[in-house]
Amino acid sequence: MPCEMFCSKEEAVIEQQNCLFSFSKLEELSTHNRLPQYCIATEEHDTIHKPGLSYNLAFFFFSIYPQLTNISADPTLPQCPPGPKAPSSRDSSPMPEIYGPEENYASLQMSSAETPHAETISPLPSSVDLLVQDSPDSSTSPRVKLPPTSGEERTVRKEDTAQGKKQIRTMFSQTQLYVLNDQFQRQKCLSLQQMQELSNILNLSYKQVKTWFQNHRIKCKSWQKNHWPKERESVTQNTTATAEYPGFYSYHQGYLRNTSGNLPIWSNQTWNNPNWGNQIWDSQSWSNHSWTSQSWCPQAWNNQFQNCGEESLQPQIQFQQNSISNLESILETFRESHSVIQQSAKYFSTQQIMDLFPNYSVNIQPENV
DNA sequence: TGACCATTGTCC
DNA sequence: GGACAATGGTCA
Repeated sequence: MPCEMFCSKEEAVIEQQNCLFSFSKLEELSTHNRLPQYCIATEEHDTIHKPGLSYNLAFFFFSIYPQLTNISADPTLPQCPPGPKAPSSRDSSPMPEIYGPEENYASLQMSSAETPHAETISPLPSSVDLLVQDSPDSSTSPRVKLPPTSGEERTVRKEDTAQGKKQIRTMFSQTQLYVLNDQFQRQKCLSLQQMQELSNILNLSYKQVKTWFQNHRIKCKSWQKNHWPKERESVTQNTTATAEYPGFYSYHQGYLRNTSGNLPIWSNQTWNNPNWGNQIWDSQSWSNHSWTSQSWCPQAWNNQFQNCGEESLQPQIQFQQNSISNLESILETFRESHSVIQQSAKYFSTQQIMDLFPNYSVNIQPENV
């Protein structure tokens, strides 16, 4: 029997808003067997016993099991040390305590390298008490790693060069790349805290995440340099054409096409970028926001893409997700809106409907007309 | 300290 | 040889 409550649904909802990943992203991961295997939640229980569960994972379980009201810790379970308790005050720690014992995230995280990363824990300049991992080839405090899985991240260390200098090239797993690309698609520059969150979730070092984003920005920029002149020309000929860096969406088949009315519920974010003032970006904010390269990376990525079609890189319509109920209401609103349009299709022409509902460019099919 | 960028080194 | 993670220099 559980002995202590881990967190309530309300807490998970609140914390989830500050988490890096949305519920549906976690759901995606779960479909790839990335969630802890020893979770014993069932649809028959109103309490889930899951020590060490992160808040966003808690949110995930609350989401898939609507009848759940609590998540509790069961001390009798082996290899399940007490997980993080819900902090009494959120003020001092805006981000959730995502990380319980390492093994608790084993299934969500990627596998270990063949050669474990040798990483250091460095003090942070801020008050945030999170792991900051140093260069993979530094040599203290290696993180606990799990046995590698086929197809997962591999790090190969080779003896090379006359100076005896060793260099490691990490091969990120598909899942890691999936998450990295997904995050990059939404935000080109991450804050320190976001990179820390991401690195821990992906079982990568902070430096690796930072490097990946840096390299990817350059790669993206290079790609745009080579493709945008042509694309812009084509845009003038065809207003529906877009110049999308392939990496942005290559992992999102069927998820991102929101201009057509699909609802990317996973894209809801409350960014903690200090330069954005922790703004909650709802759909109105997005629509009102003047989208420049400054928006991508307020700190440094300036003047790189001015007048170069940044709008084509804008994340699709995003919605604020305040809570599960809010999400449901959004979905319901969408359904209602769609229903209204469908009903309208009985009486108006497609052009009239498009004029009436400019934000909905869905294929409007009159119902049984 | 982080971003950009050229470069190096590794893997496929 | 291409792709790309990692490195180091430079700048703000």
